[in-house]
Amino acid sequence: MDRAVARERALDAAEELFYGRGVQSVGMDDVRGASGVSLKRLYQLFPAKEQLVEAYLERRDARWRGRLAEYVERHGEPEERILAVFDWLGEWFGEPDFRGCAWINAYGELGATSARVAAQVRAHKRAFREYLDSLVGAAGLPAALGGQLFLLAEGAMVTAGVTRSAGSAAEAREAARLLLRAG
Amino acid sequence: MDRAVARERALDAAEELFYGRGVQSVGMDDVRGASGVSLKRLYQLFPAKEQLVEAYLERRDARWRGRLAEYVERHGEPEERILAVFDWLGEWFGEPDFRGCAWINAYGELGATSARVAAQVRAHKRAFREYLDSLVGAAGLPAALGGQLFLLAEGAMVTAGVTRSAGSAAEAREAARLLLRAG
DNA sequence: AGCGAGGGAGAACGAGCGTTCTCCCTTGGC
DNA sequence: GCCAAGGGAGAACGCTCGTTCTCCCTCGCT
Repeated sequence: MDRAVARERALDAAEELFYGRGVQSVGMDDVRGASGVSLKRLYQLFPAKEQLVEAYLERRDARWRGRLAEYVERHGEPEERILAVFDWLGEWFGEPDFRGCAWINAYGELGATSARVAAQVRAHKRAFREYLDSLVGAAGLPAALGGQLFLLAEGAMVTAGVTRSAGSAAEAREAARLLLRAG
Repeated sequence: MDRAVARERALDAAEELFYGRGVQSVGMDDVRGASGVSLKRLYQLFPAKEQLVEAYLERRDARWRGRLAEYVERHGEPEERILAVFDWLGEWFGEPDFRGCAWINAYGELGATSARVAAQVRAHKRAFREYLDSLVGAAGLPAALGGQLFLLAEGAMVTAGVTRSAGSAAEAREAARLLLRAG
């Protein structure tokens, strides 16, 4: 098995396990079992578990933001694009393996002990925030709206994760719609 | 040392350690060292670590909601009371040992492995949500507003925790003010 | 065919930690 | 003063798990 293939398989398994059960309750041996990549190979690719965690968050960040942007691109009107963010959140929340925001969960688990993970969470949230800012700017709306939409989206993610329901996306969308008009 | 005193000291130490460093990175021996309550006594009071965690979250829940309600009570106008929630969040975020929402953090850390902790997080969030609903109802505002304010507050807590800044409370307050007028 | 590099399976090592146990001291009741 | 009960200090136990090591097999090259 090629090095690149082994890396992808390891990350696939790590993502499913870390996201589904939390980082700390998943052992490297679990990743080996789920990926078919031997421990020796795993440690060649990722010299320590923390680096596997970082790679997991990094790859997921790229995919998550990519999927969001792709969904938003399908809408033309600037204000529609903003509301599409919340529609996409609703679709995400409804996926069967949805277990909340991977970065918020990772922050709760490792934020106090791993400075690198904490930094990655901050980077992901900052990128999402800046993306919202860019949508707000493109719509010619006041800059303060970006932060407000961000808070609604974060609140919806947390709530959907804890309550295991998707309804918070629609609530957030409605609040966003009102703020678009009020601003 | 009296049983009740030992229990309070143990919970004081557990709260400071669990909240500050996360549950999993704090050992029972750390709690013993910080509280001065011997391991034997700790295990008499809390037969397992999970029960200490539950007691920590339970006591903190009562105090947190008590402090919030007390702050809100100081305001007379129904709409002022709603906005006071966000002012109080801002004060909380600014406290030197603030490290995000204890329940969101605990959920990220233990939600996938401890059903009892997960249930306690849901109960705490439900109680907060119902408190907001009651403020909205008392102000004669549409019921849908309660959920929107809840999402803003949750988003502010998460954001303040991750970015280690208190600004999100003011952003959420402003969004709430607009929603009060728009609704 | 022979050989050496790379890799797989899984044992082994070592640390951390939840939990229990041992030993000893204190103290309150007779 | 004596004894049983309770408690403190900390060692001990057992398990998990991150990380490394051993042993053996395979395979490409000469």
